[in-house]
Amino acid sequence: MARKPPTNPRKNASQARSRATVDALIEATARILVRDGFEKASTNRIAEIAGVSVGSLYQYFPSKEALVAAVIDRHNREIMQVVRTTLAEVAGMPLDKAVRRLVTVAIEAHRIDPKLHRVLAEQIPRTGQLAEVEAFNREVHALVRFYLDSRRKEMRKIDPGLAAFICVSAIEAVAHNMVLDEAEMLSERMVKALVDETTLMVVGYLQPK
Amino acid sequence: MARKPPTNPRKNASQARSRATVDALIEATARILVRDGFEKASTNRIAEIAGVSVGSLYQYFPSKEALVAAVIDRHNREIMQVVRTTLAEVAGMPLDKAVRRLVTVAIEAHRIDPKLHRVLAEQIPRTGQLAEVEAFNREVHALVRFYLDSRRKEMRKIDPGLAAFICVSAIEAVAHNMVLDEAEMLSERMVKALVDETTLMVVGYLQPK
DNA sequence: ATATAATGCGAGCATTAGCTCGCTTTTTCC
DNA sequence: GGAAAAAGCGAGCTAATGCTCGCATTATAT
Repeated sequence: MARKPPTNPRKNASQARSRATVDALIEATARILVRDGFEKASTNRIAEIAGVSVGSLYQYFPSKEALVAAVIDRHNREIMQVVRTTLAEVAGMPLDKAVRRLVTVAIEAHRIDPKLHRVLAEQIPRTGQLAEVEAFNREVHALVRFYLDSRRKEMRKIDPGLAAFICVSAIEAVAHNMVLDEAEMLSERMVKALVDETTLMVVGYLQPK
Repeated sequence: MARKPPTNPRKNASQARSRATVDALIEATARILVRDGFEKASTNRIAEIAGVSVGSLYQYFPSKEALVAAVIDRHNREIMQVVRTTLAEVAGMPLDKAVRRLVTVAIEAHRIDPKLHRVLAEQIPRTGQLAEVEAFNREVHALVRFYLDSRRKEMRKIDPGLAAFICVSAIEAVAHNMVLDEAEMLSERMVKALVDETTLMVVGYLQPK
C-alpha cells in the first residue's frame, strides 16, 4: 500500500515575510507542476523558482509531499468554495433549474485551472492526501444528497444516497473528461451542448416518469 | 542440407525461456504495485521478486516506465477484451437490454482486479503511456457511438458522438467510483441497485420522451 | 563436438533527490 | 541600541534508484 510522509507544517509562519515565503513556495510548486510536470518538481527547483532557499522551504514544509498536498488543498478549496456557494444559492430552486446550475458550475469549477487539474489528476501519485480528497468528495456527496432530499417531492422514489452517488459521479465525470480531452471541446457551443445534455440526463433520471 | 519438416517449430524452444522471464517480470511488477505501491516498485526489487537479474530485466524492458506500461497494457487488454466481446454480442439487442448489459459489464470489468485498478488509477503518474490509454478510450467511444448510431431509430435525435461521450463518461464513472470506494458497496444487492439505476438513467436519457 | 548465438547474471557506477545543519540576516520588542 | 526570536541561507551529506557492462551459462546449429 502507500506510505505516508508527514504533511503538517513545521512552523507556523507568523510574520508577514514568512507568509509571503510560504505563498511563493506553493505558487512555485503549482507553476512547476503545470509547466514541467510532477517529475521535474524537485524541492531544490521549487525553492529556486520561489526565490527562496531549500532550507527555508523545509522550515515550512516537512516534505515534498507536503508541498504538493498544499497545492492540491488550495485547488480543492477554490473548487469547494464554488460548489458550496452554488449549492446554497440553489437550495430553493426546483429540480430542473438546480441541476442545470449544478452542471454548469461543475464544468466551470473544472475550468478554474484546467492545466493544474490535469496534472493533479494524471501525474500526482495519491499517497497520504487520499484522506483529504475523500473528505472533499464526501462533502460534495453529502451536500447534494441533502439538496435532493429536500426536493424529494419532485422526484421518484429513490434512495437519496444512491441518487447522489450516481448524479455526482455522472456530472463530475462529464466535466472531468471534458477538461482532460483538451480538444477544442472548449468552444462555447460545445460546452452549452454538454450542459444541456447532462442536465437532461440527470433531471430525467430523478424526475418521476 | 536436409530440412526438417515445417511443422517442427525451431525457434520457439529458446524463446520460451525468455518469454517466461518477461512474463515473470510483468507479473512481479503487478504484484509489487498491488502489495506495496508504486513507490516501492524499484527495478532491483522487481527483478528480485521475479527471480531474475536486473541485467535480464533491462534486456527486455528499456526502463522502469516500460515495465509499468506493460502492466497497464496487460490490464487494459483484459478489459478491452471484455468490452469488445460485449459490444459485439449486444449489437443486435434493443437499447434497454443493451445498455443494461453494458453497464453490468463495465462494472464487472472494473472488478477484474480492483486492487490493481486502484493502484493504476491513483498511484501511477501517467507519463508517456497517455497515448495508449487514450487510444483505448477512443476505441470504447467509437464502439459505443457505432452501436448507438445503429439504434438511432429507438432514440431521440442526438448527436451520436456527444451521446456516446456522455453515456460512456457516466457509466465509466459509476463503475470506477464504485471500485474506488472500496467500502462494502460490493454487496451484490448494492451492485444490482447500481446497475438498475445507471441503466435507468442512461436509457431514459437516450430514449425519446 | 564445437562454434555461435541467445539468455542470464549481479556487483557497482553515476546520478539525483530529499533533506540537515551551522550560520547569517532581519524583525520584534524593551 | 541591543538582545532575543524569527526567518533565511546554501554547501553538502545520505541514501536510494535507475541502469551498464563484462562475464557466465544455456540453447541451437552445423
